[in-house]
Amino acid sequence: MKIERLSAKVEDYLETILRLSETPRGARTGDIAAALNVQPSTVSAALKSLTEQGLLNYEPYGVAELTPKGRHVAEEIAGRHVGLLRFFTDTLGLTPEESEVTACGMEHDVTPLVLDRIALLGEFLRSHPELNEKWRAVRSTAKGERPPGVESGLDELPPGVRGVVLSVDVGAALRKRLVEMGVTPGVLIAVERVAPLGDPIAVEVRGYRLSMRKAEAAKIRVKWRPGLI
Amino acid sequence: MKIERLSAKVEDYLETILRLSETPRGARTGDIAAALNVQPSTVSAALKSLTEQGLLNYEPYGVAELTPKGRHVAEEIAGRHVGLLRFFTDTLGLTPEESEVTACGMEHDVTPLVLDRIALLGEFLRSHPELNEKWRAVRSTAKGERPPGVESGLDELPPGVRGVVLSVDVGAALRKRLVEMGVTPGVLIAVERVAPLGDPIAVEVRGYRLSMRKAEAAKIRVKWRPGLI
DNA sequence: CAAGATTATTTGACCCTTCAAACATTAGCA
DNA sequence: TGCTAATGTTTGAAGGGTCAAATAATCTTG
Repeated sequence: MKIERLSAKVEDYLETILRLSETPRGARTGDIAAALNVQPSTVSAALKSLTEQGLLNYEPYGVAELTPKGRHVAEEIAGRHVGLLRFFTDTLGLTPEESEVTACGMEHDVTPLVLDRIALLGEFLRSHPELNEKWRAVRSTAKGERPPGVESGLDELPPGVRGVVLSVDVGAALRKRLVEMGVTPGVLIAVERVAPLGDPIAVEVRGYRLSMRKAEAAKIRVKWRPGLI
Repeated sequence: MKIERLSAKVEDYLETILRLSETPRGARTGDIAAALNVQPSTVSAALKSLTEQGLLNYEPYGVAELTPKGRHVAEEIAGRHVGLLRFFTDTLGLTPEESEVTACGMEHDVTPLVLDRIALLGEFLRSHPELNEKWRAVRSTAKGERPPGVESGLDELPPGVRGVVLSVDVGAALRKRLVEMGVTPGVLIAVERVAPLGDPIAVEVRGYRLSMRKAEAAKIRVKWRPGLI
């Protein structure tokens, strides 16, 4: 059974229809529309298209039923949804609501391998009760979101702490050297050590090591979290 | 600075422009097109639209530069990207390639809270060297993807193992009871114990407990992973 | 059973994203 | 400097997804 890549919207329809199929009412236009927050007319169009793609058996004014192929696809999507959901609630300790909305958004792009690894991580954690307890304590202390990272010049990044490069605002010569080393926005960077008088600074990035003057480092904006190695 | 929700595509353009802005060439139409795998004409249109939205300073045949607002948004997106990337590579131990493509897809939907929690989890793991080593061993043993889960009737789900409900194909009466308990596709379910003669079976779902006959349980399809509690 | 209420579909329109092809500008080289 | 190659824009068209309004089918109830 060949399955070409479906759009996120189509996946949403399929998933919703699978869920509603199991209710006594079955999957009806109005209910699908309500579930997906669209107008019934939109659902009519989608149902027609899905039927043409061989994913659905549907005739106007009827009840939508998945074909074997459609059901197979829908179950695969539901599996991604549940995998993420389980990770968010059980492993990350997020609320069902937060978990649900995020899973709905991310389920269309998560790959089987990622899904498998996050499941494995959850299992790993739960199979070490003492550690799992510790983790539960840590994450419940964090409660909501921790304060956002600090932004500063690279010269103010404490040695050993990893930060993310935000921007590089240095002269052409140094810039060229930095770009060759891969120092571009979004890259992780760390200060290895600072010379006694604070100049020069030894920096580590992508496995490369380079040193620069404090004044130069100050021009590189980084974001980092205090207390975090 | 009010920021309305942007489409995934717009976010992609902004992120790409931010990245290219830091190169010597700057962000040019052709380079953006190449990075996003679209035609230059598409980029022209996008650049115009972005400029109208006040996210970009761009005039035809020029170089795209983010406005302060645009840069702020782009950095936020890049932050999500990096956060996910770090989780996939450092915590899940996936390859840079796999991590990159998945991060690109998921970065548009990940919430700040989820991002923060996965960062916290990574930090937690790394702050317990002995556990972290163990976890690295586990995940490298898993290598690629583990074999997919097994599908079976609920009656064949080993006690204590949690499975995902795929479908419920029982009579109206039991079905009503099940639906009231929340036994619908996608829900986690477990068999608590099996009576000596295998009938009835005690089942746990969503904190509820219920018992059913083996024949009924056989009609509930579930997916689960052998050896996993 | 028939009339009104409910539920669905069709139609025509719009926005977003994309492309190919025709056209315009800029850059590089002679 | 001026011509060609490279690069970028405009235009017209298409597909996906959406809506509001008009229309049609189905259901409910007296």
